[in-house]
Amino acid sequence: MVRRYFSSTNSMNICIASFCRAKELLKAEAVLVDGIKLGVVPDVVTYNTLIDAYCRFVSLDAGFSVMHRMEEARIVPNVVTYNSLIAAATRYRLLSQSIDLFDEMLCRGVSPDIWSYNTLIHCFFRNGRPNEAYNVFRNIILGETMPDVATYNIMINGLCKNGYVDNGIMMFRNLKRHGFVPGLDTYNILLDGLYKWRRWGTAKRLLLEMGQSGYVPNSITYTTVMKGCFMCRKYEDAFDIFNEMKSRGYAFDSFAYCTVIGALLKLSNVEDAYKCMNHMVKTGMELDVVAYNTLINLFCKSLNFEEAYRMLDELESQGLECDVYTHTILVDGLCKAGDIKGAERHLRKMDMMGFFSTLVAYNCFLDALCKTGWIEHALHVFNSMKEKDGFTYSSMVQGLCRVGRFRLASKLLLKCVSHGMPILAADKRAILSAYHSSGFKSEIKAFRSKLRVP
DNA sequence: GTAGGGTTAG
Repeated sequence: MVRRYFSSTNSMNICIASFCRAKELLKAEAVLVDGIKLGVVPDVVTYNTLIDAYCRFVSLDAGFSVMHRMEEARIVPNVVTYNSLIAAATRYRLLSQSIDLFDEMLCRGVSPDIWSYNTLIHCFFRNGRPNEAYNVFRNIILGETMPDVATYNIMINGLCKNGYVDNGIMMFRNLKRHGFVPGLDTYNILLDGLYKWRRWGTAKRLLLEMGQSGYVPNSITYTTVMKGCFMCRKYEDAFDIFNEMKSRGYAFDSFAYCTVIGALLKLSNVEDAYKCMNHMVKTGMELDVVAYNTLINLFCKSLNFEEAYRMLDELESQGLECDVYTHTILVDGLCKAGDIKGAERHLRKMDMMGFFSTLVAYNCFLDALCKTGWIEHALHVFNSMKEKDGFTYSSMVQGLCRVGRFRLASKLLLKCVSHGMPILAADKRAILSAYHSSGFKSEIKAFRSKLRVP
């Protein structure tokens, strides 16, 4: 039992906040109970602290129930209360909840502040709605609330993540005109955006500029650049950064380990990935869901399902919850191990869980069906998929070509192009060589010309 | 109390 003696609400709030930061919610609640017994009255800050912690570590609903308790105690929610809830809804990708909360805040006469607007902008970007995000930004610029550095960071990040990387660069260049100097965090955000869109040259120039401005890279910069190098297949550079980070005394954290293990697995270098994992485990660092996912992927890739499932148990016994990555890794693992039925059972389970998207898991499954030659089953799955991307079409096209159904394959490929999705040169080649070997010369010509004019 | 680095598929 936690027992503390408070002279004021303020000291009780400080104590609750420190337990909340340590994810010790039960202890935080015990402090509140003790405080009330001693006659210390909780205020809006007390409840806001708890709401934020419950949203972060338990669920949005848990946050709502604290808000309910707060109102029962006749304490009126303020802008911070709503900002925490809107941010949580955004983290859980619940767009309509975020918007409803924003409206509710306005209806109750709580004026949004710049934090509210920033959160709303982030919410729209995160849900793939850049136009609405931009509208909120424009209204800030035209209105009375002043944007702050976070507004620009969120804008640059959102623009880059939604494919408007040039607008992101432009906004970065315009920062000074708005009276802001880009900080290290702004550089990190833009760097990440540039690497995601393979803008290697611009990223390199930006890094140089960052150094000239006197900024010393932090561990976020290092991890970002390392990931960028892996993406651009500059493996030597990536491992140089890995070593530089160590030699300069940067603590290697979970982010860095996951980046390196993930990259090694993509290179099929399971042996070094294991070495890396052993280092990571030796440091005794606390593993989160992403770290567990990375290790589960490592075990799946080496077909050690016993260990993979043991990790899964460990994850849950730590009070963590599997996410869409965990399940997708398992589905892909089962597919690659030839257990198609097992993968399908797992997919059905995923469908029941209500994830934001199961596209990647379905793509893995579809690809396995095609490679196994179960083309009818694959077509059935393909047609039933509501969401498709370039990966989906590619697997299907290759699968159809393999069994000689190149007319349907070329139809699908053209559809893919007309939807603006990227296609692989290998898919084109598969169709052309299939036409070639069957002697359909005129069809080759028609296919080529259609590809040129989408 | 907002944002920024790590994990999945062809």
